[in-house]
Amino acid sequence: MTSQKRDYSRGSLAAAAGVNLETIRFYEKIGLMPDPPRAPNGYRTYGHEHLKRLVFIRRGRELGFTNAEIGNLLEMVDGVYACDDVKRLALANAGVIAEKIEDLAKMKSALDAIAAQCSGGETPECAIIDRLLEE
Amino acid sequence: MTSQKRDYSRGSLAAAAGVNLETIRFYEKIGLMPDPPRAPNGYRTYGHEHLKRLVFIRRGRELGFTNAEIGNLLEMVDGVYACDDVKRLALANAGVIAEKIEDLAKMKSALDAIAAQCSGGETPECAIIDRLLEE
DNA sequence: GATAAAGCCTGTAGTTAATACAGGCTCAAG
DNA sequence: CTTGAGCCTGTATTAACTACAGGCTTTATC
Repeated sequence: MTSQKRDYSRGSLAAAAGVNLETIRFYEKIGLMPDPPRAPNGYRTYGHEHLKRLVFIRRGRELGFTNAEIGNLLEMVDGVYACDDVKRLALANAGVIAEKIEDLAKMKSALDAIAAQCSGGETPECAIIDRLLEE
Repeated sequence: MTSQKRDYSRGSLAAAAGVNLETIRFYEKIGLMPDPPRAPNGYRTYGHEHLKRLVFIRRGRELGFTNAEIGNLLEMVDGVYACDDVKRLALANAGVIAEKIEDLAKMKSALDAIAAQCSGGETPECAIIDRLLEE
């Protein structure tokens, strides 16, 4: 067990969660993070539960969920959720990612192919330009 | 040789190039497409050279170039260009795409792994949620 | 010829997911 | 007491479009 700080300012929460300072305010605006309690001076104060939530959001983003999807996941977390629904969302996401990978792979092989045809000198003939201008 | 229409309205140019109607006006605003000649009624009129340019842009986008990069390519097309410069840009792009593919592949395998652990029933235990909430 | 629908014109706002900045307040250190 | 860090707010910017409002013009149909 490591000791856990219970209170965070906006800056320290951002650092602890590994997100940008302003991102927290942005998540607050779009409803992913709650309006936190304020210190007498108006400063936001956060606790460990906020850190968990923010790390959840960050990890979700890293897994390719959109903010809207993370909103859905958080609703499930906040309420009762069926594992089923979560799994469906995750698999749908994996499918979308697979498609993106395929598209990118096509893009890359097209690029590699035309770059390979390109002599690369100082000449004004270029296979890449030609290819893009093709009728 | 197919016969070629020499004149296009904005809408027909968009259709011919396979882009959205409004995209043309957007490209005009950011300087990728020129301010076209206008008919007496104020309507934009385009010729075959505009179609070529717009298709060039669309293909560049499909290959993952940003609009700024396409702007560079078009400057080269418009002026004199060294094949070298074009090739460098293309290969840099292929590298970026390769990185994106790697990132997505990692995302996908992480997602697949946690989804596989997920029982998927009506139970309120869910490996995906657990994983995202992990300390 | 009348009228309606389609297509064009303009400027502006909305989208996603943040990031950055200006102008001002507060707090801790030296 | 002053200086700097950190926080506050609201607004603007990014990329790459897309969509809409309000108003012409042109084309098609009756």
